[in-house]
Amino acid sequence: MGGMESTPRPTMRDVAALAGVSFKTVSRVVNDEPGVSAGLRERVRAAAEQLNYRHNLHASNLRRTAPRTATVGALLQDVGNSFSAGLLRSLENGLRERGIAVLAASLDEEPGRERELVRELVARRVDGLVLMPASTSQEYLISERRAGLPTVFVDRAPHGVDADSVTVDNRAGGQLAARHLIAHGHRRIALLGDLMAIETAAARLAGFTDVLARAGLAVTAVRFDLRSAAAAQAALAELLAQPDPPTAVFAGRNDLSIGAVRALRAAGLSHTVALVGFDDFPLADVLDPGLTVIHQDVARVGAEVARLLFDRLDGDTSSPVHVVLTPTLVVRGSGELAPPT
Amino acid sequence: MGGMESTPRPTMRDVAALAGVSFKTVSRVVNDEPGVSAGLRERVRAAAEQLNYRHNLHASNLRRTAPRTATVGALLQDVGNSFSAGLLRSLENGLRERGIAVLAASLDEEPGRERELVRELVARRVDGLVLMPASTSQEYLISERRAGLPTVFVDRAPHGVDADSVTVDNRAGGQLAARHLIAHGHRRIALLGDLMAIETAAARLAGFTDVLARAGLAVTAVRFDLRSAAAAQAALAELLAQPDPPTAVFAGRNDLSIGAVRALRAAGLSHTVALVGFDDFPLADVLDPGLTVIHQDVARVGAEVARLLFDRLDGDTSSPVHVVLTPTLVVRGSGELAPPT
DNA sequence: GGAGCGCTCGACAACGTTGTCGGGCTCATT
DNA sequence: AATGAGCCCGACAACGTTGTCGAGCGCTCC
Repeated sequence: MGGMESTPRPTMRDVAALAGVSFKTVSRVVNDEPGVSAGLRERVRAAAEQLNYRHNLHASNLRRTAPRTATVGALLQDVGNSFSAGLLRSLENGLRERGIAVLAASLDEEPGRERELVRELVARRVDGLVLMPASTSQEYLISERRAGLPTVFVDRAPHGVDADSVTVDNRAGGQLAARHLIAHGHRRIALLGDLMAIETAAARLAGFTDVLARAGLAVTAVRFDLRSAAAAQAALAELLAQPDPPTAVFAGRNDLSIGAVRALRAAGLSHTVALVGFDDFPLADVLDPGLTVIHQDVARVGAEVARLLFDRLDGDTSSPVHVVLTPTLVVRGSGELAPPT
Repeated sequence: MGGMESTPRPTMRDVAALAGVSFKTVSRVVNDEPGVSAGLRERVRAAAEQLNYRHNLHASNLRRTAPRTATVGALLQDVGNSFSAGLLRSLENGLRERGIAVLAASLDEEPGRERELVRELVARRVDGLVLMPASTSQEYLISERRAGLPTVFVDRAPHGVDADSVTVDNRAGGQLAARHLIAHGHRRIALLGDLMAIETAAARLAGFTDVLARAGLAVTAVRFDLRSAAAAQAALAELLAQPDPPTAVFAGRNDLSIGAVRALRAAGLSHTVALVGFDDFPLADVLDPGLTVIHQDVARVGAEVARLLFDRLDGDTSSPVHVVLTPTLVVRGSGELAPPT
């Protein structure tokens, strides 16, 4: 007893033969076009049902005057990370109303994968592209855009090509964090950052150090190019072990915040050393103390991306739009710990 | 200055014209088929490059003898939830090596969406389907599978159709949790569960109550059909306020665990009432106390799904395979709190 | 030097669908 | 009774590609 013996899928011709009509009539019925009598329409539907006919979107698109695959590609950093995942979800919500499906893939900060996957998506003739870039220049997209591929950058701005984007003001976020910690009396502050090659990561740190400098303070210690929670944990553990350790920490990405929390816990300093993280995540509020974070409205970002995409799909060819959202500070306890007197 | 003026994409004919060859030769070059001299091959490549030619996978598939869209559909419960997101990511990792892209969508426990999205995916002629079902019967898949659509169920077993599946033994997981809490001396235990209509949710609770019954204990309180962290929080808060409140809690899903943690925190009982959750999540270890959970190896699940899919894509038509993974108990502190003496 | 072979390459049909056009039918109007 | 309009419906080409086949060329081999 085997599993499946594969029968080829029926085509419009098969349905037509069963219904006793021409296959063009089947096409009309399937596409709800006028010009078919109610009787025939019903007969065709019955035949299609009986044969389990399924429309072939690829053949349809091939022939159509204005091909629409009703599919967009979303190249994110890591669909398993809560930030990318949340974004993917809100994007899906936005696109759903138009019956648009999402081809999702992860780039893992690998520029090569970005190029490769864009190629694959174009070969699949996606109607649009949502890109959280991993490479330093997207000049290769110029020809794709000229061929009519709407592109919306998300989280990170485009380089080498002008296209729509939805980003948050990372510098402002860093500034928010710095002002908050300074206001709570901290003077020795450590920074944990992602790859400095990532523009958003650099902007977060820059905003932070800006404010410190203007307040006449220097950063006690900066550790960047940290790529995982474990790396952040190790880096902070080391900093805490030094003489005159920081009284506050700023972590530039959700993973790094988690690593920082672990390091503080391990050192028994959760309630002693202040911590502000960039990026919110589901459990930040149930930590002890709750984690004070710079929060990005991911749902809003996804919705804006969908909106921009819709406009372009509808033929809007005006100049690229750059939406910049402002992050907010969410107070939960960890960022309000005062330095030891 | 406007954004894009759309020029139609060049076809093999255009490339052929520029290179001075027939378009069939272009096809050969693009597909790396033999029978083209090195010189011509180079000329064709140059022409393709110059025109920014992009292969059209849809036209290609339409004509091919063994059509492969190199795309699979993944219908998960919520790509924003850490469980679905982690699964999607590990699935992507598995499929990547074959250049297979993933169309991902969320079902949100809506049976109607399941049917609808399967239809859309079939219209796109995906090579395979990964399904975390939301409906009670997938009988409608019989005709699709007969037409040659490999299907792998994940997290939940198929009903009304026999197909490959990768699930975890939810009953065993529930039993693990119960034995653990009993071993730590608990006698008054509350259960928080998802929709009882969801088989996996029911199995978790059943496994748990089984063990209790065998130990001569009854469950103090069961609250099920809880669909969100907020619902779980409210339910547990209510239970804790009653006389003779439970000394331990079992939460049947990651969201519910989070709600339970919040309720315990709010009541100041985090270190008093024991808690075991089903499903692990990124921050469970940094909670205070760390959350003891029944852990599913999501990466392993995704890898198994990819493996099954590959076998089917390679023409394996043997009987459906049902992979059942055994969850493990991860001890972190919350589940080891002893009842008050 | 003719037959035969292998290697390139092109002409053409076909995949399943939609766009165009025209034929036939019905029915009312002249 | 012939004509015109309007409605259904089908024949056919076309979308961009791959599969099939055969033509043309330069070789080798007796």
